[in-house]
Amino acid sequence: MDNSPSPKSDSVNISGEIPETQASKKRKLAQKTVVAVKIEENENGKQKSEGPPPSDCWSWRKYGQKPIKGSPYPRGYYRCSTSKGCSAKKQVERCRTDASLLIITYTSTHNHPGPKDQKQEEPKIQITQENNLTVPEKEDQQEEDPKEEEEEEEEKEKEQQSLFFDEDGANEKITSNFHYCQSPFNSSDHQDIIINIKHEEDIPFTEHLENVLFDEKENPLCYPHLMTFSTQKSEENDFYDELGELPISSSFTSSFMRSNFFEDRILIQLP
DNA sequence: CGGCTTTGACCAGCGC
DNA sequence: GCGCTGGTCAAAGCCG
Repeated sequence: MDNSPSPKSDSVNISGEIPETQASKKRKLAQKTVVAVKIEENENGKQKSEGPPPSDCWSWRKYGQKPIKGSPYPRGYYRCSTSKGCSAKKQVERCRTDASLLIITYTSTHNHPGPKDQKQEEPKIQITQENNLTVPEKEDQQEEDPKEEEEEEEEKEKEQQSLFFDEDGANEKITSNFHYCQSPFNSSDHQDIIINIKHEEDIPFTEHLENVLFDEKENPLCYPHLMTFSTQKSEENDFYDELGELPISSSFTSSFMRSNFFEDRILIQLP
């Protein structure tokens, strides 16, 4: 394959990053950037994400796909194929409760200049942290399957305790250290971005947890807004069909959607 | 023919 | 210590 080290050695070091021996040796210390992308439907009414994920200006090669517990959608694992030595990776999965939402998690950084169209990589959005967040109330619970209502109660409890993106109970802690998107997207492919969060180790979770959602028209999105994207059942089924999904009941995604992910809003200053 | 995707297996972190 | 789960590898197949 590529010039990757011997299997499982994970000895690649990333410039300016946590050494991969620590950072990506599984789940704990990885520095991640999480981006939520609203994807458009194509003419067939299917979503682009059913194919390859939205292309940013990097080229990615898929090296794995795994069903994720708690999510009906598998997670795809991609690594940068723009440059051979590049250790940049991303994970792509769909939001269970909103099939039109892609959750893309970037890990590591590109150790090479970006490909063409570098202009498009210019961050179009400036994010500033604000402490005067408005926290939407939870009245907005989206319509959900009756089945999920059972889970919901349990999850409500869980989410009281769990941390943002506590996907698998790994207690990853997240701060509000937003930074620019590592791989901004071509807006022709998708409309909305964005959540941009850094995971860091051993930083206590605080009320500062903030999430950013806004659309191409510079309108900040908030949870209720997103929740109006009703889950397209037929698409979801299509997705199942194509992927051979397991009918897993989710704890992660619903928790993810209902809890912190969209619970807070952040004010965004646009240039 | 080269690059990419798919997919099963393997390994290691993490929680109980 | 054990089992579960996520992340990665690598062979095979597909496609342009």
